[in-house]
Amino acid sequence: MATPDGMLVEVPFDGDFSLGDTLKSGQIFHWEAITFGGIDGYAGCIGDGPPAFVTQDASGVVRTLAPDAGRVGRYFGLDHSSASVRAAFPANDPVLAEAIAFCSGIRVARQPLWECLATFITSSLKQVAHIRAMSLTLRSRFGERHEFAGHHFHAYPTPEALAAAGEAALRECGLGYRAKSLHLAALAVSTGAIDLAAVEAEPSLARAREQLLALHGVGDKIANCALLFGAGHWDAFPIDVWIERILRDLYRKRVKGAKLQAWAEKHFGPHAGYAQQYLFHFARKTL
DNA sequence: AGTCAGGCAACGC
DNA sequence: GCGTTGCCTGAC
Repeated sequence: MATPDGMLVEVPFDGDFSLGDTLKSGQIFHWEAITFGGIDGYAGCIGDGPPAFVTQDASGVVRTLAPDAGRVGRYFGLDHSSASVRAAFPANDPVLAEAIAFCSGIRVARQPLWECLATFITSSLKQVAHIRAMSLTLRSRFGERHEFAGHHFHAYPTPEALAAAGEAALRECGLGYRAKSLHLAALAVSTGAIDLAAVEAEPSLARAREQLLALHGVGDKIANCALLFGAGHWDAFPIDVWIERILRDLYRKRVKGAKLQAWAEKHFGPHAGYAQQYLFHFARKTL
């Protein structure tokens, strides 16, 4: 199946963007590297929609198949400029400046909240490769199936599908003790015990986080990840072991827990979560 | 074989 | 409050 270049349309953006770094930055786990019509790129489902194919050439130009330019741009956060993101960062922060220089092309993507929350519930005490494996297994067993370029792709399973599957079937996807949390979350969403649309519409970070914390298996870290990557809360600052290392070793912070969280949110400001993404990638590659 | 990994909840003090 | 412990699994 040949892919004439004419089928590809450009996805415009302002500032820096690295598709590869963004897909490897620990926020999206299910995209696959494929070759389509002789062009190397990545493909994956965007929310409940069909898979999209995205490619970035050596000069940085991003292309996708018509008519996907709009939804691809929104998904990868290409509809805001990287300069506007950084304008809200602290002025005198050499560590952050170095992290940005190291991986300036990372964007915070916009995933659907349920998919994002569920994926991070399964992420507890797991490495990226494991999180990816669990996501792909859950998708292939319980998610809607699509075909593209001779490959199969699966949307993330709906809360209803995971609630109906039962905890034991989720455990068989390699989730271990996380199966209980994921199943309870699927039940809570599908029965309306928690309203994710309301969480998404809640402008207050603290109030949105409070709603997510009511779920079993969701603590500060996972709640902040879900809000940052799945609800546009750029003020959410997830602290995992890598960020804790950076704050301790490079920022010389000696406090932990809620105190550290409060310091970080104040220091990094309204786009703290975006700063966290640069720092996280920087820490993982260099510490 | 043992350790460890991008947490959380339940418990003890 | 604050520190400990158990929890499933796969990779080294």
